Order: sequence, then structure tokens, then C-alpha cells
Amino acid sequence: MQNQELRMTRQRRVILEEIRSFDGHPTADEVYEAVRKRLPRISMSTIYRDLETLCDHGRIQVLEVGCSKKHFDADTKDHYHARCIRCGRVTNLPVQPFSYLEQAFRDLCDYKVVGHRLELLGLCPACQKAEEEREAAEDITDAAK
Amino acid sequence: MQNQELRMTRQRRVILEEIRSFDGHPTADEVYEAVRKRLPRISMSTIYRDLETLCDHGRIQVLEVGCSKKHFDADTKDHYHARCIRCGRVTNLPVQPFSYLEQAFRDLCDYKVVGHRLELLGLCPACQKAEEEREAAEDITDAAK
DNA sequence: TTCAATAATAGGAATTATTCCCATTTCGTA
DNA sequence: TACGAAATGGGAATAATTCCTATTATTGAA
Repeated sequence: MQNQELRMTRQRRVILEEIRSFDGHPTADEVYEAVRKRLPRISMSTIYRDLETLCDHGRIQVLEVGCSKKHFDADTKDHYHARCIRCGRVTNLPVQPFSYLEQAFRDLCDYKVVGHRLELLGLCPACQKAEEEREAAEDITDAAK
Repeated sequence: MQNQELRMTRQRRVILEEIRSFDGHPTADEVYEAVRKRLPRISMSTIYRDLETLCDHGRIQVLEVGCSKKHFDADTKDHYHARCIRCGRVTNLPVQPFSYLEQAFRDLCDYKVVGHRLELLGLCPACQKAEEEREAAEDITDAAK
């Protein structure tokens, strides 16, 4: 892959723009919903096909985080992510990847190491807030008994 | 969850035994194939249901590695894994998880951190071997031209 | 330009992994 | 042994993704 010639069709341009302006890293259906507002006739096949094409041409990368959906990232440099265990939101971690880890782990297994992934798990700000409100509501209910 | 009373039915016992004796950490369908040799009438629903039940009771853990399938691990202590990018095989990494990472990353994002996952990516021994053989075969083909 | 070859798209069917539903079976205990 | 609760098997439903195909758009040669 990675041939020069990537036809920048309207669909591909909008997909790329929406991934770039997304707060966090969207899944395929989040890309679809965003793009659909601008190109109402776009189809899910085009979303998936173009996401793959954009990956092949190094314009985006696919994040395989520990959940069932793929996430897409317009920043193609290697970096770590935080993932919300409640809503699935995926956000960048501003740290340089620890390249020495791969060398250090090389002797711990018989794999031919080609990379690593590090993922922080937690509650995103929005879900923390929802959690707190839920707890507050429960306290009121408990107190009323 | 995590109630005392877990009925150790024949199905559950065999599922647990097969996960324990598996080389690496099997997916649900690998568990199914293994268990089926001993209990030919077992159904996929039972596999999934019992895997979940065993998780709920802390007898196994589910590994959410960066791929579409869940893997199951009879070792419920936190640990890191290596995953083969070719065949998907998941194997333990004999290292203590770096607990300090979570504290260190806490200030890098606005998430309420509850854990982290580290995954080494590479080629497992079997896939390395297959790769080498494929390359050797290609060399012969090239030379014959 | 105009036309043919090529590439991309929309829409829907197919596939994969997983979950859900329900009638039947099994188990623990009264 | 018999009853009620829990577990099972089998298949339908769901979710994410991939595949297929007829139609549409684009490119570049005449």
C-alpha cells in the first residue's frame, strides 16, 4: 500500500476533516454520524472503505484499544491513549512512548517484538461527573428512607 | 457478583480445565473446540454464559486485548501479555505490572484512573517459523527466474 | 469535448463474534 | 421422589465489520 495516488474525493476529505476535528478518537459509526451531517447520502461502506484506504496511505491510523470497536486517529505518530471504561471515549496521553520497553521485554518471551501498546483505563471527565451526580441522587434517596 | 455459590457443573469444570491447560489464552471459540472434544453436546451459549459466570465469580479473567475477540485467562492476577499480530495468540509476560505508571500518568489527563494495560506485539514462535519458511520459498522462486 | 477505462460510491447482503430467549433438562433439597 | 430453582442446548437476534454489485464519477487519451 502507501502508493502516492490517493484520490481526495469529497467523501474522503470530509471523513478526514471530521476525524481531525473530533474531540477524542472516533469509532466508524461516530465518523459516519459526523460526516452524514455534511454528506447525507454517504454510506457506511464508504466510511469503512475510506477509513481503510486512508490508513493504507498513512493519513490516519487505526487504534486497536481493548474493546470491540476500532477507533481512528488523524495523528499517525505512535502514542499512548486513555480509554473511558464507561463510555469508551479514547483520548491522547501526552507522553513519549517508552521505546526501551520493547528491548527490555525482548528477553521475557520468544516473540519477535514489533511494537507495544499502553492504555490507561479510567473515567473520562463527563462520566466522572455523571457518576458523582448519580451518587448524590442515591444519597438523597437513602436519606429519605 | 462474586457470590459464594457457584455450582460446579460438568460443563463449567471442563471449561475451566481446558482454559487452564491451554497453551496461551484461548478465545471463546477455542474454548468451545477444546471442550467439545470432551462434551460433544455442549452449546456455544453455554460456553459464553459459563465464561461470564466464571468471570463474575473470579475464577477466570477476560482479556480485552487490541483485537476483536475476547481471550480468557485462568490466572486472575493482573499481568501483561504478548499478542501475535499474525495468529492472535496471547501469552503471558512474566513481569510485575508497573503500578507506578498509573500514578505517573494521573497528571497527564483528566481521567479518574483505575488501571492500565500493556501489550507487547510481535510474531509468536510458530508464526516466525512460518514466515522464515515463506521467505525461503520466495528466494527459491526468485532465483529460478 | 467526448469517450472509454478505471476508480469510487451507495446500498444491501453476508460474516463474525457475541448476546438473548425459551423450552427442556439437571440439581439440590424437602 | 418430587418440586422449584438453576443450568443447558439450540436457535434467533444484535452489533461491528466486510463483501458484493450495479451505478456514478473521474481521468486521460484521442
